Amino acid sequence: MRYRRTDVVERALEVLDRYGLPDLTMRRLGTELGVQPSALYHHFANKQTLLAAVADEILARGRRPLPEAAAWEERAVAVCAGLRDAMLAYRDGAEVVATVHAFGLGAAGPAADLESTLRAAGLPDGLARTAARTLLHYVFGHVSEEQTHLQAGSAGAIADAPREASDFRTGLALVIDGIRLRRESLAR
Amino acid sequence: MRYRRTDVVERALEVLDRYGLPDLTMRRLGTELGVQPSALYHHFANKQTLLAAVADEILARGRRPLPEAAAWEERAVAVCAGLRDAMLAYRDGAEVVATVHAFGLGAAGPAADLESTLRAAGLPDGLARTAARTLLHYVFGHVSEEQTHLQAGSAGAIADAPREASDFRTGLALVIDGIRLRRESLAR
DNA sequence: ACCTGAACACCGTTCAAGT
DNA sequence: ACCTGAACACCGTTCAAGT
Repeated sequence: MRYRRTDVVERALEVLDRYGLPDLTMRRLGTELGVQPSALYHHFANKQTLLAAVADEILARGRRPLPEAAAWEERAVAVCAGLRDAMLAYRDGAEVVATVHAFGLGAAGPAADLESTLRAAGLPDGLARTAARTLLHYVFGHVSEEQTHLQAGSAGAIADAPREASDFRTGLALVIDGIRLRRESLAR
Repeated sequence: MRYRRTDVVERALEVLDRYGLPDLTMRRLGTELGVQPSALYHHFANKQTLLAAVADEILARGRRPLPEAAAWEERAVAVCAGLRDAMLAYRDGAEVVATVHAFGLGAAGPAADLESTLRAAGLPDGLARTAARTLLHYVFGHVSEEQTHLQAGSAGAIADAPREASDFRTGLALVIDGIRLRRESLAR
């Protein structure tokens, strides 16, 4: 069997979702594809690069159109909620996306969307960047914790899911409110 | 040579600070102590437990008294800034503390301090918990990114250090402002 | 272009046995 | 109580060679 880069990413996503990030190893993925682990290095320079492609695919599959003619708050919330949904759709998705973003190897879409949304809302560039990063840190942190809890799989975790989702909105609103306050004090 | 648990933690901290988290392995630490890796399992059930002790020690060494008779905003900022300083004091400190906290194995002090500060400020329990988590997610995310950037060691990173510190305050103020707004709207 | 086979330099953890 | 020695079951990555 001969594969292309996209075939490898697709299979990596399956392994991730079925067995989790600790089991997504180059050797395991090779076995899954019926290929030597070394063969993967024809498609990717190293494991980090592969993970970056996996993170970008998770985000691409979760991509939804942003509300066009909406208030900046609504757009920012939509980006964050969309990011959350995309990450929750795959086992360990939050950890994969957050790690890849931290290493600067990919998953840059949401950051760019947030920053441009905040600049369009009239925030000066430096503040738009800081505020966008603050939102992202919140989303990555909250959703990673939420997903770990969900995947612990206790009956309690499943019962708590709606409260987690509502907690996500609450914390998000806190940060958005802080941004709005700063924006209004600048406009005056 | 015979060691106690605290000796092992101390040496682990040295290895962490000199060589970084990827080189803090059970085998490496054993070599550093002049002991077989298996000997470490007499002191710690596994590597995660050892890392939890390391994280708690990082926080203990960075501990400073909180401003007693101060506004809740000032206390919350002091907790967050103190946490940042403690994590920045050791190589890869942010990653260690954030990981241990995420796994629920330790590093619980700052979360407890923030939550009690916010409850004392009159926030209802649920909101105090959510707001404390939001602050923590921000601090862990920001400082991890800041430390990675600093440790990349480029001339640019060092020149950017003061701006990073000021960015930390800016983002932190955003979240605090959001909490204050929610608190005031509840008091009315 | 894509893969094999073999090797290199590692991991965390367990466990019987020693002092 | 604390440690040794050996083993088990893995890792990521490189590289010459094959088709």
